Parts: sequence; structure tokens; C-alpha cells
Amino acid sequence: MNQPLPHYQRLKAFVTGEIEAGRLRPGDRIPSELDLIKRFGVSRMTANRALRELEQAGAVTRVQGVGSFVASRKTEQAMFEINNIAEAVRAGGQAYGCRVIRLAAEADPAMAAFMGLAPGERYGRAVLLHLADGVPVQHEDRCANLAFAPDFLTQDFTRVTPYDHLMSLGPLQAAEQVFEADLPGADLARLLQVTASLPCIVLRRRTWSLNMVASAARITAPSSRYRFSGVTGTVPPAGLGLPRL
Amino acid sequence: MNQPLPHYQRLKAFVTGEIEAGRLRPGDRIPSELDLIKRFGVSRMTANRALRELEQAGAVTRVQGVGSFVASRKTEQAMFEINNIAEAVRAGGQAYGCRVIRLAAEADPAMAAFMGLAPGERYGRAVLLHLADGVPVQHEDRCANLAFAPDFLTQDFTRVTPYDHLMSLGPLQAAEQVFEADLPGADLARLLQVTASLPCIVLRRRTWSLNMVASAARITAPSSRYRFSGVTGTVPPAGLGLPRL
DNA sequence: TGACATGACATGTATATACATGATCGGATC
DNA sequence: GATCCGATCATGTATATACATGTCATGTCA
Repeated sequence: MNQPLPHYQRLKAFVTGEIEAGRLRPGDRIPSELDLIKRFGVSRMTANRALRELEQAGAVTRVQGVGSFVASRKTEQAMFEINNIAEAVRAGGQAYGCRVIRLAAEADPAMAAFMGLAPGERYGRAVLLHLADGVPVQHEDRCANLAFAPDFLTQDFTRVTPYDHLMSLGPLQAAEQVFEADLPGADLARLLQVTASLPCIVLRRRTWSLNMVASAARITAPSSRYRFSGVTGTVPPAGLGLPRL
Repeated sequence: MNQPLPHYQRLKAFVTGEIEAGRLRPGDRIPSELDLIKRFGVSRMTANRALRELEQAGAVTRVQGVGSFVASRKTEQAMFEINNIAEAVRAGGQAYGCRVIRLAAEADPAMAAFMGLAPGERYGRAVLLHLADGVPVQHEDRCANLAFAPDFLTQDFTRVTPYDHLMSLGPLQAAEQVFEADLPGADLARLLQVTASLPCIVLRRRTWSLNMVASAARITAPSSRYRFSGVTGTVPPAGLGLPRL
């Protein structure tokens, strides 16, 4: 029925498997072409193709004369930085915190339709406030497809962000995003501890995984405390030294 | 000094050149591996690599037993919809217009550095106001690398948007984008014909082409009149019927 | 006319081989 | 001790060859 995988695909799967299992970490040296030849009994061209395609896919970095290494970050960057707010806060040297405002199963028909569910079908909803050094930086109103994330409502979001939990359940397939600017409104302004006249950036996002809508989120951030950024494509080497935006 | 391009790169450049020149259009059949072998005197593996990489890059579609064809549309969609504002306005059934506020060569050192130019090197700057049915929808402050776009300052931007002009000069390689929310300030509010207290969404973008910074832009849009949206990845078929965000 | 066989063509994968280029490390030489 | 040289390893590119798989047009036979 299903024919055997091509050799080069097996080699790719082997390497990516080692990476995903954590046995190879970013920066680690991965097996050289010669290693793969001896281990799998393939020709060098086949090993070369496997590693070359992994490089093109951004999973590994190759340096002539030196070797091949696990690349630092991966697919997510292609998705316009589906940002892990906890990681972003910590990267800035601040302490990350999270306050759960609301966590429940809901069934608003409009939202159900938006998520591709049957009218009235229940989904998980989490309203969170993300803090950096105790100061609110993001308000997150997230709806999760319980068919995709059945344990969503029993997660401790002060320890694992919704992003982390959802990403652990399946590969990100697609993301739809809309950026808007808006005033926070009285309730949000109070939660975010800003004046109601401070512009906030609003990101509405819907993500697909395993061929279904995995979750939808509305993220509001005071413009003075957070901004969304991303790079798509490959910036040429000369671009690396440029001052950042 | 600069060594000759590898053969497979030459083949790729040949095919992409035919596409960009318009001699090969989406859906057209492109030269088969055998054609390339005869035309360039290379081995089949080399031709195969060239076409295979073009397929991975999304430029062509290959069908076993049939042939290779120019893919329908491409890179742009992966770049978080580097939007052609004129097209977007017309797609909404409104009349597009553009008012040129300023068009000159400038040499601000900070901006030069930001664009990867030598300190004091001149670049083209265009400040534009995009209109939909006569109403301002976007303010665009764009700086273009004159090494990339030598004719930038002689363009008639009421007829060809900076985006169109720049895209015609080389393939988009990478894009860096930052989204923020802000108040427009007195000058911008007057130009955009909005009150100074209306939040605007600000997009700062830098794009690379031909291994250099092609242009940098700051785009400001009143949130009530425009918003930025995009899809990355492949939305599953079932997702197409969902109500849009 | 319809079903089937066949050959031409195109891509998909795999191997063995070759030479080039870049990095690194050790040892020999000055 | 500093420098140069060469061996070794790793990746980069290129070729000739082979067989497999898939599509399509054509021609043959019932």
C-alpha cells in the first residue's frame, strides 16, 4: 500500500527526529554526510540532498569545511513570529507573570462559527493578563477548539502559556492575522493600568493545526509597552549588522 | 574576483528571468530537464536540481510524467501580504487616488545607516497620501535605495505605486515589519483628515532585494479606515468557508 | 468502435565518482 | 616561539548512469 520512504526522506526524518526529541539542541553539530553514509548505507549525494534540504527548510545550518549544525529557531519564524509572550518578556530581561482573568467553556454561536464549530458547540475560553515585572503588557482573549486541545481548560496558564500548550499538540499549519489600532475602553484600560486614551495595538489571530481551527485569539497591547515585529524571508548576511528597527 | 555562478544557479536564473520578463506566464510549461540539458550542456542531475529548488521555492510546479509549469502566484503571499494599497482599494470597489506630498533625494545619516548605506549617502524619499474615493486611507513615508531603484525620483506615483515600481526591479527577498499603534500627531491628523485623538496603526517595513535593502517605509493608517491582514501557511479547504475575521 | 498494448517523454530517486573550496590541526622548519 | 606546509575532514558542485514511476498519444486487435 504505502511504499517505503525515499532514502533522503528517511535521513531528514532521522535528523529532525533527533532535534524534536531534544537529543540535538540548537547549535549542536549534527551527523556529517560521511556519518550518514556509514550509518544508513546511502551514497554521499543522497546524504547531501537530505542535509541540503534541511538547510533550505531552515532546520540546520551548514558551513563548508566545518560541519552542519542545528539551526537556532525554526518554523515559527516563517509564521510572522507567532510570539511566545513569556519568552519575549524574559528575553528583555524582565520577570514574566500571568494573571488568569477568566477560564471557562463557552458556546457563543458567532464565535463557534468563526472557529468552524457547529452552532452552539462549546469551546474553551481563557482571558489572561500578561505581566512584565508586574506591569501589564498584553491582554489575551483566547478561544481554543476543544477537539484540538481537550485539556485546555485544566491548564495552569501561569506556568504554561496558551501558545506553548497549543503548539505542543500539533504542528502549526496556517495563521490568519489582522492588526488594528484601537483605544482600550474602560474595562481594558483598568486591567492594563493605562489611560483610556492610550492607543493599543490589537491583533486578531486564528491558527490552524491538524486541518482544523486550533484557536482564535484577540491580543491587546498598549503601544507604549509592546509591539509586534517579524521577519519573513532570508535577510542577506550584510543586513545583520544594520541597526534594528 | 567574483567566480562564475554554479550551473544550477544559472539555470534557475534563466527560468526565473523568463518568468519575471513576462515571457513565461503562470500556468505556462517551462523547459523540461532535457531541454535545459541540450540548451546549457549540463547533466540531468544539475537540471533536476535547478527545477527541484525552484519548485521548493514555490516558483514552479512539477508533475511527474507531465512537465514543469510556472506556479500561479508566489512569494508575495508568504511575505505577510506586502500589500499593494491601490489594488486593495480598488478591490473594495472604491476609486484609488494618490497625492504626492514630497519627493526628493535626502541624506539623513540615521536613515542612511538604517538602510545599510554609507553615512551621508543619498536615498530617494517619497511622502504620499493614498486616497479611497478621495478620503485619505494611508500615509506613506518611503525611502528607497537609489542603488536599487535609480529612477525612483522620476516616477509618477499617482500612476504607479512605490510598491509596484520597487517590485518590478527585483524579486522580494526578505521583509522586516513592525506594527505599532499611535496617535497621528497634528500634521498627520491634518493630512489624514482625522482628529488627533484617533488611534492609527503604524507599520514600519524594511524590504530586501538583490542582497541589499531595497527600501524602508513607514505607513500610517487611521484604524477606522484601514487594517493590515495576512495569512501565512496553507489554510485547509474546510477553512475557506469560515466567516472572515 | 472500444479495449488494450506500447513507446515516447517527463519527472523521481539513487549511486559512484570526481574535483573544488574552506577550515582545522599537527608537525616540520626557520 | 612563530610561521608555513600538508594531511584530513567537511561541504559545494558536477557528471554519467541506472532504474522506477507517471502521463499521454498512438496504434493494434478483437
